[in-house]
Formats: sequence, C-alpha cells, structure tokens
Amino acid sequence: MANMKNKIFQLLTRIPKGFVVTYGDISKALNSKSPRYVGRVLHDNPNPDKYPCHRVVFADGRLSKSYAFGGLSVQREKLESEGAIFDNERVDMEKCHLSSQGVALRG
DNA sequence: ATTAAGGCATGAA
DNA sequence: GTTCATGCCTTAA
Repeated sequence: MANMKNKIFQLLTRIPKGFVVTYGDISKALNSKSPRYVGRVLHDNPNPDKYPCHRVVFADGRLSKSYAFGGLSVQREKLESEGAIFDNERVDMEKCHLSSQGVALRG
C-alpha cells in the first residue's frame, strides 16, 4: 500500500539543497499521470524535517498556496535560505530547477 | 474478504 | 487570465 506515496517521499530526499523540482517532474519520474496526486502526497508528509517538501514548486516556478508548514511565505524563506533565487513570487527556474540543470530525479 | 465514495499543495490549452 | 481534466490513497460498511 502507499506504494507511490512512499516513492514520492523517496524522491524528495534526492532533491539537492538550493534546488527545486516541480510536481510534474515527480509524477513523471514515478510514471504517474497525476501531478495533483504528488501534491496530495506531500500534504501527507509525515516527516517534513526529513522530506524537503518545500523544494517542490509549480511548473511555472510559483509556490503552492497551501504549504502545510506555515504558508508559502515560510516555504519561500526556506528556499532562499538554501540559496534558491526568487524573482518576485516565482523561483528562478533557470538556476534552481533541478531538471533544468540536466539532473534527473530517478525512476 | 470486497466494494464504494471522497479528497487534493497541478498542468496544459 | 481562465477553464477543463486527471490519479492515487484513505476510510467505512
């Protein structure tokens, strides 16, 4: 049970500090067809300290509006604290998107 | 043991 | 900027 769920959390630990990935990337990495579900699973994050769910952003670089650990403001601070670059309300996908760096998550 | 319905932090045209 | 469509898991009877 929670087969995919567990896999998603596993991928979260593979996200390097200062970088971000999109829900679509994760869903694709797991061969899933529902990026929505990825977000749903992140909400079930049993250990936010172990799974950097704050490094997951929208496909356009924006943050989620319902970050379950203090709001997107906290999420943004965490990312900036790690070295991620923000442009207004968006993340710099050219420099912070892991996939944009030629690095793949893993399947 | 099986079946049923609901809920969700997205993506793309 | 807005709208439409999707999948997987959880709990109950």
